[in-house]
Amino acid sequence: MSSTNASITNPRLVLLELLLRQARPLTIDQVLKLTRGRLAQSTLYRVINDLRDFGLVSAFMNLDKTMVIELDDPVASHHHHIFCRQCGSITDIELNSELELNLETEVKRIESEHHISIDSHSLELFATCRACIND
Amino acid sequence: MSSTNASITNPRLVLLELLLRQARPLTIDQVLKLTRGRLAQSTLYRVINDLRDFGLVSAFMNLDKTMVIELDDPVASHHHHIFCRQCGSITDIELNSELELNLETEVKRIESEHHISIDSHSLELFATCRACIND
DNA sequence: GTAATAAATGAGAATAAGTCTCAATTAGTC
DNA sequence: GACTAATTGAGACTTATTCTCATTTATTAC
Repeated sequence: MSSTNASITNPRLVLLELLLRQARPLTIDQVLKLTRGRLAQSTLYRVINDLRDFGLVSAFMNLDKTMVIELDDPVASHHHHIFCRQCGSITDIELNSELELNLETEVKRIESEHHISIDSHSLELFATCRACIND
Repeated sequence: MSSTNASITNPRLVLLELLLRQARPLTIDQVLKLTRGRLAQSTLYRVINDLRDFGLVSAFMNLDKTMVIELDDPVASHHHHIFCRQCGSITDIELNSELELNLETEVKRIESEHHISIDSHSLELFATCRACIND
């Protein structure tokens, strides 16, 4: 996975195609259900790690501490997530670009104030989503 | 724990005193070590949940997906966390107040745009901390 | 202070997400 | 097609957190 050459294999294609088709963050359970037995669970976790190393997929935690993955599209802009506390749905959001810039400037200030090297940031919003409000 | 009355018990006092004394986020392991057997592990988790329900403690995830807790001081201002990817240390930070205000305004905009009800937000910075840079 | 009773504790069993192992399969190269 | 390295799949394993339940403690009423 590092110095040697990576192969284009079925499990990797299956996962990439699914993520491309769904175009939204998916949980492990969702991936397993949507691929209906075509991926062994251990393979899924391994393939996720491989694709993360390749920079094709990114992963983060759900509210229940389980893994959520999505395509790491280098063209799409930096974004964040809203988590619904009730139904667990996850929504992608973008901050307005001015705020995102100000955030990055502030991160740089914090970097020099604390003499650390910050390589990424993530804003998480916790909410009750539209569907759950109407219940 | 909800409609009935809560008691002031030793484990609850032990944990609150520790958090007050340390004044920094602590992992489960750190709490267990620092309290040296005075809290059963199962009691610790239960007491954490109780104190969260009481609004005295807040909890979040470490990089290794384990629980981190800290005092939820209603007087102290809203803050965020820096996680060191190498050593796992966690540092509290505050955004400059203008940015924090702008962030809250943007959150309100997102709220109305998506017709959802956002109840909290959290910014996480991932970094290499001062100590780890010098290694 | 003591009795009654509701709440909380402690020890260990149970759960489950994610990781690891290793023999079998597959992709890429010659 | 044969060779070699990479990958897969099945299931065992790990471990943070939750659960259970008998025992203990805190609180309230007297």
